[in-house]
Parts: sequence; C-alpha cells; structure tokens
Amino acid sequence: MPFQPLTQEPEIQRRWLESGAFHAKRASELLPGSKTFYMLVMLPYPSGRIHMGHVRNYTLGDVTARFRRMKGYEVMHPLGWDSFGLPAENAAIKNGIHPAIWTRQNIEEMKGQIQKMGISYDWDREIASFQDDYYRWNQWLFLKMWEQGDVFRAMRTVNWCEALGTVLANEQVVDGKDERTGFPVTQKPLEQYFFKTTKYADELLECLDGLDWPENVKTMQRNWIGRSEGARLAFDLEGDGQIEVFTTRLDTLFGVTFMALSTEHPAIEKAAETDAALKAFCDQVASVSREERLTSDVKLGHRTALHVIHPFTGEKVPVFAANYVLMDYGTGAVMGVPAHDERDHEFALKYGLPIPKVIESESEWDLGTLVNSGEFTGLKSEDAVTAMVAKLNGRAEKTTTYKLKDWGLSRQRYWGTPIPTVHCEACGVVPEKPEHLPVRLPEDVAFTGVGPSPLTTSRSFLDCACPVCGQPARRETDTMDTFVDSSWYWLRYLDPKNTELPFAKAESDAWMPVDLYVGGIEHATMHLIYARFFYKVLRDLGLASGPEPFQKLICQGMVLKDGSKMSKSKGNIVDPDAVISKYGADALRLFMIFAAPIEKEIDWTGFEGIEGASRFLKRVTRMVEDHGVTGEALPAKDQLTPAEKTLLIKLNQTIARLTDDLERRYQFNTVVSGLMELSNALGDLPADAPHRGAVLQHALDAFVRMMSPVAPHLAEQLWSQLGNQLEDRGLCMQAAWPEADPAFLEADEVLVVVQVNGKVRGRVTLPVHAGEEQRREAALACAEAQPHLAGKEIVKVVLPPGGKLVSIVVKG
RNA sequence: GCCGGUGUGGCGAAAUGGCAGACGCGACGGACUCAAAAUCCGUUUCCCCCUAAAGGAGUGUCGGUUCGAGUCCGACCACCGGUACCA
Repeated sequence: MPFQPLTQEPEIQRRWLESGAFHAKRASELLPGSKTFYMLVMLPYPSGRIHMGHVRNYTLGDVTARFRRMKGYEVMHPLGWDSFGLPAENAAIKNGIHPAIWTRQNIEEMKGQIQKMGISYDWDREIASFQDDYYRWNQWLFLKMWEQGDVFRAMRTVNWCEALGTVLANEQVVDGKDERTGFPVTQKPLEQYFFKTTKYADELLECLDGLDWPENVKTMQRNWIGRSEGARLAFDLEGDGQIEVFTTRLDTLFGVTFMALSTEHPAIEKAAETDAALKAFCDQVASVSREERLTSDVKLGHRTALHVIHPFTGEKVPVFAANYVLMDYGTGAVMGVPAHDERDHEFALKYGLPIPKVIESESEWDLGTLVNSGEFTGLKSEDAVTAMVAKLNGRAEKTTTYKLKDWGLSRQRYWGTPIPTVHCEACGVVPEKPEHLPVRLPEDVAFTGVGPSPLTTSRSFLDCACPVCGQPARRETDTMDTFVDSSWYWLRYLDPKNTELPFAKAESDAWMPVDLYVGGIEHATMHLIYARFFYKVLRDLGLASGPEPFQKLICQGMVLKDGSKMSKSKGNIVDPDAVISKYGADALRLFMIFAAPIEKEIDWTGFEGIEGASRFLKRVTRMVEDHGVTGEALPAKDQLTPAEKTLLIKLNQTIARLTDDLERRYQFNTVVSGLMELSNALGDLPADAPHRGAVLQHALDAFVRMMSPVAPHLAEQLWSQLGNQLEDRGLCMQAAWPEADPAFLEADEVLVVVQVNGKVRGRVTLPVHAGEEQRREAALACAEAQPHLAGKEIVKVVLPPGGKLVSIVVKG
C-alpha cells in the first residue's frame, strides 16, 4: 500500500481509539513496581483554532509519551481546556453569544484538529475549567486556604473606566484608555482577595536548585522572587509617630539627607489631608498610567512639612513624597542617601539637597569603609551594619524582603470561578459552606460591556443566606483569576471524575511528580510560580506529597513565519489544518520535530521543509513495499556478508543512539536524522546480498517501531505490511521499543585515525579489540603519516580510550 | 544598567574533549521522459589548482588549559530573550 496519509490516517486513528491504546491507568489498576511516566503539556486556551505552536508542543509531548509506552512505562498523557477568561466575555459582548456556548464550540473545533494530528491523549481524562465539576474544586481549595489563613482581603488599585462603569484588565488598557471604546481609564482602590504566596517565597526560591529546568527560566523565577537582605529601621517623626524604611545599606545611615515616601504611603496620605499642594502632587503622580510609569524614569518629588529625626545625630531630616518610591516594595519609604545611591543622587541634585560622603570605596555605590560616621567611622560596611543594629537597640533589625507579591486573585468579571464568600451585615465577609459548593455562575445575565460585572445584576446569584447566621446576605461578585484554574489542573487529570475531593492522594502518589512538562517560555514566571505555590499549599493541606510538581521542564521555541510571529493581524498564519489536509499529520509531525532543536525557534519559510518530510515518508513506504514480507529468520553473524553486517551494525547503533536521545538527552531533532541515516543505510544494502530478505525484514521491523513515536500513522500501516497482523502482534504503538544487540554494536574492524601533533595525517584499519601495542605500532608504521614522522623525535604516543584514534607527538 | 542564553556552509542544523559540517533544505550537473512533474544517481566550507592528488585555512574576536578544543577556562564583540526606579 502506498503512502496515502489522507485516507489512512483517520482509519488508523479510529483503530487506536477503539483499542483503548491511549488509556492511562488509575492508581488501583497499576501493577506493583510498574514504571510510570507523566507527560504533561500546558493547558491550552480554547481560542478557536490550533496554531503551529500547539502542533509543536503536542507533537513533542506525543513523541515522548509514545516512546515511553513502547519502553514499558505506564503513561499519563492528558489534555484539557483553560476555558475561563476575557475573550469569551468579549465575544459575548460583541456577538451576543453566551460565553459557555462560544467556549464549547471552540473546544469542539480544536479537539477535532488535535485528534487529526494523532496525539495519543487519554480523552477520558479531559477537563474544562469552565465546567462546575472543575471550578467547584477551585472554590473548595479556596475555602481550605481560607481556613489555613492563606487568603486575606486588602485594598488594591484596579483599572477603572468611569464612562463604562467597569473594571478593566491590564491588557484592555492601551495608552490609559479602554482599547475597545477609547474611554479614559484611571486607577481606583478596591478591596480584593489575595493568596499569601510570599509565605512560600524562600521555599520557592530554594527548591529551584533541584529542578531540571532551563537555566533561563530558573533565573527569571529567582529575579521574580527577588530576595533581598537588608534591615528595617524606624525613624521618629518630628512631633508624633514613626516612619519605617527598608534598606540594604544601613552602613550609609550617616549619609541620609532626606526621606522619600511613596505618594500612597499612609503618612503622606494623612499629610495631604491638610496640605493642598501635596494632595495635588499625589493626584498628579496617580494619574500617570502604568505604561508611562514604566517608560519614564524622571524623578519627581514634593517637599512636605514633615521631618524625621536622625537616630544617631538627632538632626532634622526633611520628608519628601516621591514618584520613584513604590508602595508595594519594602515599606514604601526610603532613606535618601544621595552620595551612595544612584537614584537618591539624582533626586538630591534636582532638589538641591546635600550629598555628604560616608563610605570610602572603589566606586561610590559599593561597599567599603565608613567615614564621617561618628563612632562607626573606620568600620567595614558589613561590620557597621551589625554594630548599628546593636546600637539602635530595637529600633532596627536585619530582615529580608522580596519582590514577589501576594497574589491578587480577584477579578471583577463574569467568566471565571465565583469566589465562594458571602457578605453579611452582621457577620462580615464569611466563607460559604463547603456543602453548598459549587457556587454556580448564573445564567440570567446580560453582556453589555457597560456597567459593573454582570454578576452584580443577577438577583438569583446575589441573594443568599449567611452561612453563619442564616440572615439574608449578598454573595461575593468577584471571580477568580484564571491562573487559579491552571495552578492545579494536572492533578485533576489524575482523578477527573472524583466527586468527593479535587483528586485522591493515591492518584497523586502514583503519578506525581510530572516527569516532563512542555510549554511556552511565556509562562516562565506567572503560571510556573503559581503552580509551584499551589503544589506547596496542597502538600501542606495533606492532599499531595512531594515538594515540586514538575521535575523536568522544556520550553519549546516559537514557530515563526519569515522571521516574525504568526498572527492574524499580520495575515501570515500557516494553518495546521491546511497542512494536514495536504501532506498528512505524520509529515507535519516529522517536520516539526526535525526542523530545529525543540527550544529554538522554527522559521516556517515555506513548504520545502514539509515537502522533505513527506518525501522521506514516501521513500520509507516504498522500501517496505519493495521488500514485501519474508518469513526467513536472521542467520548467524558469521554467515553474513560484510555489507549485511554493516547494515545490522548501523541498525543497532541507531537503536542505541535514538534510545539515549529520547530517554536521557531529550534531544528530538536527532531522532529524525538518525532515522534518515538508517533509511539511507537500508537503501545501500546490495540487491544481490544473499540474506537480503531476512536482514531487511529484521531491520525494517525495528526501523518502523522506532519511527512510530514521530510518524505513528505510517508506522502502523507499515507494521502490518511487514506481516505483523493485528491479531497476533497488536498495534505498532503497543510493540516494544527495540533493544540494541551488543553483538552488533561495533564492527570487527575499526578505522583508526592517526594524528601527528594534533593534525590528522593518516588512517589505519585494525581489529576492533586490537591491543595498545598493536595500535601504537600500526600508527607509527602508517604510510601516510611517514612524511610527518621522518627525522623527528617521537615524544609520546597517546592512546585514548575507545581505540579510534592514536595521537603521536613529535619534536624537531 | 543588571541577569540569562546563543554565535558552526547559501539555509535549518549535527558533532555526549577525539576525522567539523552528519541529516535535511536549496542550488548545480546527470539518468528516466517527446516534455514536464515525480523519482533515482552525483556535486555542493574556503584558498591553491584545468582537474585530481597532496597541501593550507576554517566553528564571532583575542588569549589560556590539553597530546588533542566548536566543546573546558578568561577577556572582549555581536545578536536574542528576561527584567528594570525593587531602596
């Protein structure tokens, strides 16, 4: 049968599904001692169509899953849908279609596309976060975290559009305006819910060391967590009260000439009540949009009437409100040391403040020796900190701060998990009872894009009874950040139908941690930090075991078109469906794996690459067709001709190499080139080789099995063409991965390279197990090397292990 | 600025300290064909050379370690990515 992917692939996919070959076992079905492999890809958002990035991601995962199955592992390989979020709500506003309908349609569409690619997902484990049998567990976990004290409420500013009367997400705000209507957007404080991610900051940082993750991702996470050691120090305000600062340079304390406070600092807000000019300054800083604040680094300050007292000198230090001090880092207050901090320096120059030098060092910003610092003068910076903390007698202490912030999970949106709390006049904000879960999204809402969240207009949703006192109360209308959905989904795959718990611990114990997680680098910080945080919370709740969810991480590179990202607006999208309906899924899969190492970008310059992949598959098909089927057994090694032996050696070397590439190196592109090399070697076997039938049968049988993870459909077809009927040998995807035969891993003779002073000068053929003395003599006698040896003194002869090279060092 | 990564033919790339450029794409030449497509065979780093043989050079630059470096170490350059008033 020729290569006819368009008709064959759907037929083979049907066979796989009918045979249940993708089924992953429950913990109770697993035999004791069986090896498990959890292959996970990042939860996709059902935007409507799959793109080449998905194709690359899923193909890679599928190659690994299929390989591990053939290697005898029990494999977990599921997929689901990250199906809450803004686009569905926007579609509802624009087209009047309910988010649930839009979402379901998209999932159906994308699932169909993915199935056409022959990815071996266990669809019985499919989950979708917008369904209440999933999001009820978000709510359940929220309540557990509430109990543990891992949830709190606090004020935080949101993007507020007065004209629309609604809150907007950061990505909806462009140039300080709503990207849809152009109405202005301002910052407005709102009381919201937070997870205490900072509680785990140290552990999140320390556990990174043990993870087999790309170095750049680990670095990004370290920076994101941003651990910084320093000291807290309280300054007395003139009159009444204190201002606390965080500093990493307590040693520069004598250089303080001003105090800079965030415009949102409580002391500033209080002072602004009676100081109109200060109030105006704060309002002006607040009116600057997020993007402007990011791009501009002009320092602005406003001198207040306040002063603090220097704890050592007793001098009065002026207090400024400044735009460069962030309220959500440290204490929102900075002691200004213009001589030894670049930002303070710039600020002091602008506002004419003194810049006294208190540290002697190579560069003005470095640690060094204290000068002009009273009794501390002469101390080293490090020692001065300790001495000052002691002297300050409780007023200061060494502490650590983090850039990592607590996770604000409130969204003033409809299409998300309702936060399961209730506002009661008598009892305040109280958690819903677990037995009342799920708190379902109401259907009686309209999507206008104007006014507050649709949830606040639904009587059926709002009206409830207080779970504490039973009096009429109002339900919380905030929904959860969709990152909550994706922070534990891989555990729900393990037990998707559980109605008692989010997942049974037995399932998690059997399958966790995830052996390989593959997804885009864009999730290096947010998702991958939140997911790690959740896993630690789940561990502390006794629901999961182990410190980390994802042992190995691979971030696949993007698929580009002519050097830039494929996007609708550029009109440069290559649709996977179109490629599959012309070349078939196997050719697309093969190309995706072969084109470049997985972590690099692929540029889809044209169809040449996929043509090449298709050509290879045709050649392989033809080879199997031409061969037919023979029942001959492989003869003993000593009866084979040299050409036959050469082929079998190539075969076994390829088996060893591909196994290593897939099992240990996670290097996929060379798997394809290895297959190509082997197929070339198969073609090189002389037509008149005496044992041609038997040798080819043996080699093709292994070849087809090794091809199976990458091009599974064609492998299945060729597998049966080679005489492996379904009834006796089953599916190719269920066959065993070939084992390399040590007898055929090396040839009888080996070509030994002769180097003279590091340059290749000749080659000699020697028996593979030739002794050192034999190799040395043969090399020294090598005819081609003689001109380079004649009349020179042999200093030494190096015989490296492996026996493939002799290095002669000469002098003169 | 800081942090991380990457620099190899015309292109995508391989080389796990041991023959640099495997494998593929493209290009060129040939076979088959009336012709084309498809397919098959061959050539394809640079210099020297009619060609070949034999040399020589060559993995961003400069140095180092080693019998031997694309690979390890140091400095620099370029590009890509992350991040940026983080006190």
